[in-house]
Amino acid sequence: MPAHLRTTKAAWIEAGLRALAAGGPDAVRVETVAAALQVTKGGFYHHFRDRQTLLDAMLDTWEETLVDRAIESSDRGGGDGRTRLRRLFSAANAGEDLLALELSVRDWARRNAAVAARVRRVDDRRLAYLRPLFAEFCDDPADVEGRCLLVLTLFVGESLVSATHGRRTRPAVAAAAVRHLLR
Amino acid sequence: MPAHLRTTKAAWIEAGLRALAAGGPDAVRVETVAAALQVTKGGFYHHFRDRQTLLDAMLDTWEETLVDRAIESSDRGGGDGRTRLRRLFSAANAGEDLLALELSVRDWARRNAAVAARVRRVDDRRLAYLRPLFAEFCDDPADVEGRCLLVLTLFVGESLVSATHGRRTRPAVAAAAVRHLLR
DNA sequence: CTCCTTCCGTACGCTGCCGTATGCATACGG
DNA sequence: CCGTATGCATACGGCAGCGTACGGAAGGAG
Repeated sequence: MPAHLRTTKAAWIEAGLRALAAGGPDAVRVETVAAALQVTKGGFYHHFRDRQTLLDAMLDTWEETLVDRAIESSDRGGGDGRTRLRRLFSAANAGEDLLALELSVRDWARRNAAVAARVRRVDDRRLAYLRPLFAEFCDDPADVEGRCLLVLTLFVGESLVSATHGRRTRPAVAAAAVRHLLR
Repeated sequence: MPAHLRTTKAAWIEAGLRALAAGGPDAVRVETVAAALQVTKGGFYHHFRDRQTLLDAMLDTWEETLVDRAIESSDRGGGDGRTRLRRLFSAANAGEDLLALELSVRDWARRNAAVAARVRRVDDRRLAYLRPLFAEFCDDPADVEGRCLLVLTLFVGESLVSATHGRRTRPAVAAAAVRHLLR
């Protein structure tokens, strides 16, 4: 019944997420997002009560949509723990923009308890996925947990650390790090 | 000769860094920082030409002051590579506010090339410190580089990852991760 | 075709922040 | 004890962004 054919609610959210990934939460301005959509903010308040409502909706779709994407693509094809983990790492590098978005959300979470709660849920789900994979070839449960933490921090930290490695390339160093984790 | 006894330039920078750590670069507003100092912005423009000059000065003191602090405290007391690395990790947890500041700076660096260049210098210095320590007990140079990257990402990523670990505490899991890196 | 829902454009008042100008207070140097 | 430099308060104009109001356009439903 609706005639959502001009600028849908989803389009506002998507554009908001792009702005968030590019400039952080403070860059998500109603008028700026509208400009990115080639539109004025006139219709915005038909979809959202205020700016905060947009931010919440953005986080909703982020948490629901993007969390298990990597996990699913890692499970596709089966195999043992090590091969699934390797697939996970190669899939991680694929999502360029998704990574920028994730970093923005995580930085946001440092200052906002509601965002932090969402990130915690995401991390817990990822951890629950990783744990049995490492447990396949690693007997000490404490070591499993430590390796899982290293995986998560490597994922979010790699693009935050900008050291140079001489003649080695960064992907090569990251691959060496993964090899160490799978030993 | 100066009568700098009311609010020194260093005090403005310090308060600015606190604001940066707490709310990111967008939270460093001249009038807000002034309020935190129990002062209006009247005297601000005696010290700094504009807001950008304050931001630059903040980054200068950050890069100069806080970079090698951990390294120095790690070297103090001597010992072999493993013991220095262990000291490094225990010292890392000490600087609570410094870590928040560092995370804010790193997030800032994602969007600002000048800040990114500073972070790169910092990372390179840390890496140059780490490399020989791992090389002491680790023969493969590629593995050394990979472990160094894991150290850096663990440091910046640990407080960004908020997963829960069942009955295990986070410090315990971090310790297990470190054990894995020193193996 | 007509109506009605949905969305867009525009204008408005408000707030927060920047950078400037100007006079005042206060602490030191002579 | 006085003069001067330094820092502070206050006021101002300007800009960006929020939320509101209202009129208009455009597509689907009948």
